[in-house]
Amino acid sequence: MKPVIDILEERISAAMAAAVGRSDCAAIVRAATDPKFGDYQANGVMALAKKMKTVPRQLAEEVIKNLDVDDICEPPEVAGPGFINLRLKTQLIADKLLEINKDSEHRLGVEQTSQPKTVVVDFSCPNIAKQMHVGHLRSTIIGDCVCRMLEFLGHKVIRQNHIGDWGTQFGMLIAYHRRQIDIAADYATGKVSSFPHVKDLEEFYKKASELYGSDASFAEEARSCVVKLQSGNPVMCSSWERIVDWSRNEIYPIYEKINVILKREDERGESFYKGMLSSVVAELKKKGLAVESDGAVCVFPEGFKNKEGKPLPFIIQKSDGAYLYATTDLAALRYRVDELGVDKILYVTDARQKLHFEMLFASARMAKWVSDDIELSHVMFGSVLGEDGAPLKTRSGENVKLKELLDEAVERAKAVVEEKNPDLDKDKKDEIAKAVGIGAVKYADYSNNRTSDYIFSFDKMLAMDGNTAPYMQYAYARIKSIERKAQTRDVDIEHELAGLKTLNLTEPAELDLAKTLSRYGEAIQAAAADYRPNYLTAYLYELAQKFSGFYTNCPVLDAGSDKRPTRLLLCDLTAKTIKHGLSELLGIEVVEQM
RNA sequence: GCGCCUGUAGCUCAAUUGGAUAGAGCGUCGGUCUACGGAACCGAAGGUUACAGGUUCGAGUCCUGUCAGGCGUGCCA
Repeated sequence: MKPVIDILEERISAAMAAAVGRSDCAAIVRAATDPKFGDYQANGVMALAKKMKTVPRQLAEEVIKNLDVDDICEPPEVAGPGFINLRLKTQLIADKLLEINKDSEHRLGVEQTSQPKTVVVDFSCPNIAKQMHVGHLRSTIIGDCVCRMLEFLGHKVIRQNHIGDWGTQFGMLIAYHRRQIDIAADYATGKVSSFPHVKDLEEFYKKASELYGSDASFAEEARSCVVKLQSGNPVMCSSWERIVDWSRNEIYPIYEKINVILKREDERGESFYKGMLSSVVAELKKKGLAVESDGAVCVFPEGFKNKEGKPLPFIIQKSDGAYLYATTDLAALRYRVDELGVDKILYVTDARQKLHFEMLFASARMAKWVSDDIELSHVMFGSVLGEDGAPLKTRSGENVKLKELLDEAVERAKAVVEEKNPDLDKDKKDEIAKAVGIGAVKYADYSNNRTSDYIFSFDKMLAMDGNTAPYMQYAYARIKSIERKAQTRDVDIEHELAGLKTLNLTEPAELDLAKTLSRYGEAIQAAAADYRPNYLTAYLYELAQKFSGFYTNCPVLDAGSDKRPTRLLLCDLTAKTIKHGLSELLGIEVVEQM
């Protein structure tokens, strides 16, 4: 089903073209800024009038004469400086809902794209041997949501988890691991009497880096481990694998916990590209793009200046011969273009890396490794801040661990469930607490503009009012409650919905809700076009609000037989839309009761 | 120094990319209750969109300058 907004855009653009006799006309149809203006407004006439040097309102009248939208709208009106206001016919809304109802299990009236693209989404990217912290949360869930939206719209999405598994930090980790093994052996044979127990990876990393900083001989050993590892020494490699696997045991349960679709097969860590790095440098040198400067090998992409106003280097090989993330990113980019056949690559990382990606893209384009029709986008996001406005830290100044943060959210949600609904059995309570707690954290992140920083607050995100996950979940649970109640009253919902041939939308609250339901596709399009989940959350919030209005004004089960089927449909589609938006696109669970 | 980003109600955030009278929630004040789930609903007060100019029929959004904060800026990622 083609979105109404697209139909209007086409028809009004055509009417504009007919009115002035030129083809470059854009109607710029948007949702109306105020309900009193109708449902949609076309903003394009005023810009066109400027180009044509005519009076906007007159031109708008002219456009309307050439416009035929009788099948979908009430007569269009010219308003203000030259807007064209459009109000949809109630009949159209009713027809749309019936149409949506035909496939409400899957598409909910949302069209698939006619131009599917192959899109690589590079996201999450945790560092091996380090705990995931809140910074990783944003990349992970925003990336996941972008993938889900693009997939739902019919694009081919290739998830790429570019994990940090090949940096110089592996020297100290491996060296430390070797020491541990030695000590363990000595302990087993009785040579030493105690075995320093390391409780988790976090501590392992901390101890290794402490030793690295304080013990020169260990540091030396660490450096030699890196060299050995990179030349394929089997002992080093086995330690490396052990450490990477150890990390996976922490990372994957977190993905599962937060409902992120990211599997082992999506992993293309830095180590994956290790064999391609030397040829990246060699080829760039051959093309004359990479040159030596102060001992390092650099590309100087056009348009970037350093502090002295001289060309800014994109360093691809250090003076000691080691490669950097720039090199790996270039290799990854080539792999994605050449082997994965992409139309688009999205990098979901924080805003601080903006310059890096601008230089990466510029370098790759200079090398002609990526053609002009391939889109490269840095889908950046702001930082998560504490209540004091500074980057979120624990009291002792450390990064807040993601696992602990999630546990606390679930715990707090649990307390609310206990208070509100003490009679539920324990498993139910746990299930609700998990859905609400995790959902709240994710939703709070999604509902902010991706590019801005936001202040993390448990109290705000777990609030049941406002634009929060629990508010949406609550609306869903209330509908499910109506459905349960229907059974006790011998109302056969399926039967009533199946027999529905026309809708009876007379109450303003009904029509409002119906219109909002019919716009789900528009919301997803808008969110997917700019990779901005907050457009989707804003829509879901509006939907839940419209439902609340409907719910308080329009009894469903007690409605007469002329109204009840329509209202049951409104409930059914609202529940399905909320569920789809939350669980399929945002990865947030819904619950039948809460 | 240079570059990028940010500055919107007491607080936390929106504003579909230049559209109409800048919207929500929290907090404050005032209402609704025999309730298909009160984790709800309705209403009010609260704004010179940091400041000063400019472009435009129209500016929170674009341009210039100022102020404040953040980030980045050659061998971390």
